[in-house]
Amino acid sequence: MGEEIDLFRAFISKRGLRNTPEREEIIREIFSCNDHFDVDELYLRMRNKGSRISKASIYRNIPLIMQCNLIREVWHEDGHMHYEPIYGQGHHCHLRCLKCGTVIEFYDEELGKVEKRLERKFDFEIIEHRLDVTGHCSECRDNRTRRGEHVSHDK
Amino acid sequence: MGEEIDLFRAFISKRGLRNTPEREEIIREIFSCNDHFDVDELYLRMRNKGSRISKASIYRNIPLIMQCNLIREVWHEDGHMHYEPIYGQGHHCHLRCLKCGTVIEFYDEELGKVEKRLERKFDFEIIEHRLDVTGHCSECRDNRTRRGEHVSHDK
DNA sequence: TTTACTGCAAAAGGTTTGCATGGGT
DNA sequence: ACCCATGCAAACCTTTTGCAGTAAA
Repeated sequence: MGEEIDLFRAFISKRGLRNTPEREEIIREIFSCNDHFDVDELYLRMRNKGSRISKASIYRNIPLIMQCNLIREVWHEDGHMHYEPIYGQGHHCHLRCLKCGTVIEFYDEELGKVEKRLERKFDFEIIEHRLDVTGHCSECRDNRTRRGEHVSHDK
Repeated sequence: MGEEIDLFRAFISKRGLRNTPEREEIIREIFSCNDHFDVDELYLRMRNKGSRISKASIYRNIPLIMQCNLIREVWHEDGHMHYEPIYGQGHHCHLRCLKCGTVIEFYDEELGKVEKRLERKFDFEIIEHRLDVTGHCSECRDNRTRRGEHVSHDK
């Protein structure tokens, strides 16, 4: 731990910016539980622990934390962006249940190969890939409550 | 063509809703060029052709068109959602250049296998997957203008 | 005739920004 | 001392909603 903070401090200094207690608090909170989050949730978590941080500061710092490769956007849902810590985690993707919201993280070896194939085929330098798989988890398939009613014109 | 309109009309009727000229206009415009779009762009395209559609109607209809499986959300960028027509198109994913915005569509056979593997492994019923790959296209790699400066703590 | 749909304008909700103050370097 | 970062509040922008009139069924 603490490692993320060191990286971020170095990143900030290299850019000629300033290391502040607020920046450290934010990083610390994000990596304290290491789970997906959104701005409002992070803000409340911090305030509940006595921090005097403002949402503006969180919004202003998120782009920096992303550029430092410590977090990334994962999906946009319910009208706002969701993020996840990525430092230290192996790369992974998500399986999300549309009924109950459960998130299953996975990594499939094949994806690396697909990526290499794409780089060659299109002469493209890949920075990141985001695979978001949605559907119904085993539990929700059983108590079929039907909510979305998808129509399919399959072929 | 026109086929999308028939499907949508049937879908609307089956739900006990009403087929209106506005709904037909929207579908027609979306499939007239068959490309990615966002609400504002679609609105302007329609108005420029003399339509008297309102943005509210577009916003109210998009969820229905998605449920009818004619379009889907592709990514959230610049503060708003982007969509693409999917009826008639084979399933595909995107390679997006972060510098110039170029979008390359592709499909890799392997992804179907990954999906099947996930369904088995997690007993999950997959409805859709969205693979969004970002990086630099060949052209932008050459005239290296450096804009994003990504830091990597690779291992 | 019933009631869903439309356009308009206002509201809502997430994110950004201007400003005065405070604090790294 | 310089000037970047912060908190606050206002502004901004996309999306949603209330309403009164219109038109499918």
